[in-house]
Amino acid sequence: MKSALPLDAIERTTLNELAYDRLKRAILAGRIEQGMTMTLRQLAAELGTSMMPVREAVTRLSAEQALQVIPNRGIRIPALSAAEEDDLWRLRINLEGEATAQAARHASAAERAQITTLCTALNEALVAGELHDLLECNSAYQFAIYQAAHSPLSLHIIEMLRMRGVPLCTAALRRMLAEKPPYFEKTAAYHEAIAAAITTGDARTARRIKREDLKELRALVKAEGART
Amino acid sequence: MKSALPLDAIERTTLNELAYDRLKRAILAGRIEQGMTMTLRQLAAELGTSMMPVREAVTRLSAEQALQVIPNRGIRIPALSAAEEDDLWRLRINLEGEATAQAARHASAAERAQITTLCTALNEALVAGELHDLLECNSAYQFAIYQAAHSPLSLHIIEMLRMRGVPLCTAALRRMLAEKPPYFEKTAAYHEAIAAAITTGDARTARRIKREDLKELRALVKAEGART
DNA sequence: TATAGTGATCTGTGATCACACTTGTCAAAT
DNA sequence: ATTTGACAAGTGTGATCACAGATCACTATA
Repeated sequence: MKSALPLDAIERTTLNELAYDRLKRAILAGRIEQGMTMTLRQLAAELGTSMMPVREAVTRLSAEQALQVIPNRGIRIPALSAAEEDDLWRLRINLEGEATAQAARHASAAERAQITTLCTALNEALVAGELHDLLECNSAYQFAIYQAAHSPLSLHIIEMLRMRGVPLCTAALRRMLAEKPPYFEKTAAYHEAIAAAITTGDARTARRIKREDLKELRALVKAEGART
Repeated sequence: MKSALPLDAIERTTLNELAYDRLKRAILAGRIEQGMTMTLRQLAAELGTSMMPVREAVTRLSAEQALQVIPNRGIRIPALSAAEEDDLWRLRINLEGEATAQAARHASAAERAQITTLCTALNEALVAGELHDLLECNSAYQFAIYQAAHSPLSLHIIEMLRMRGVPLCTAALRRMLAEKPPYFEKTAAYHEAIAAAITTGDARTARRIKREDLKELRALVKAEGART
């Protein structure tokens, strides 16, 4: 090696990974509803590739239990029993609360700044009232926090849990977006309080409010589910 | 539907799933060492199938971060940085401790009985001193506990974490098996204490001892790693 | 002797094809 | 009118092939 030119390394990625990212983003943005059914060929056509990359992407997602493949019948979002839903909420409250606390402890100055920025963007999307925008801003905000926790493993697990959790909420969220219940102002306040706690490094309150927020969301989604 | 014959439904499974199970078991039994490198074709030949099922199995395992695929170079167990190791241990202590506590709360009588049975089997394997047997018994014992926690999500996540954790320990464990340090008698006592706490339904001590056990293992593995 | 270049070989990736199985439609038989 | 049967369309699964990129031994150059 004589002298290195100041060239950025060229990024190499596979179609399979691109397909995975697209699908993951679609799930996290609530664009795939519970009960929708799709096929490998259809997804491949939509992405403009052959079946292979989609196949591997779907395999990965079904390993993470975000999708379910039913032989000869199609692909869909797995339905959860009541017990599984409870299980999911409990784990989310535990892990997301913990990660929020760790973010308060370990976030860098730049990360703190970005979190508050994304927080205001989220709260603006909250009043705008477009579901997918809202969920996308929410993802960006939340994952900025979990990124700041500097625990890549937690990040991965939380991502996995949220992929199962988002489809559970979309139906309820959509109805709530129309009715604008008091929860919406409350959750906006929570977001700001969490962002503030993270900037000041107050791990305990950051965790407490995060858990509070999730528990309230759980209660609302459960109530909505019971209404049908 | 006129009358049902008393026939069990025939079980259908895919090669891809079988390959996945085989690989997972091999990893959890410590049969795949850190640094070993394998290829899709080689695994396919070993399993007697084409590359396809192995490919999907490896895709799933790499989604769970148990394996790492390096383009054009092969498949191996991912190496962890020191920070990632710490992260892994912290999460394991949190989640496995919690699951042990839940097992103490929710285990059925049959599950409690099986746990004590597997506990004695494990401790016998501990004195026998064959590494893979030991790890296999350990897996059986631990997963019986996490199964008894009745939290399928936790079970899945813990499985994932252990697949990353076992290869970290095997090298250290092998050397310790030769030297038989005092930890071995201690951990046997821990196993029995945990099984006892689960049978009596004492969740707090079950969790406490489980965490203790994991922390000690962590310390030993770290010390071994530093020795090289 | 040390270094750069060359080609054979092997890797994962992606495309394409064959196939067993499920599902839905519709006509024939009860 | 209801049920049964067969047929067609569509599904995921698995095998096979083509290919770009990486690795490594080896040769020709300085």
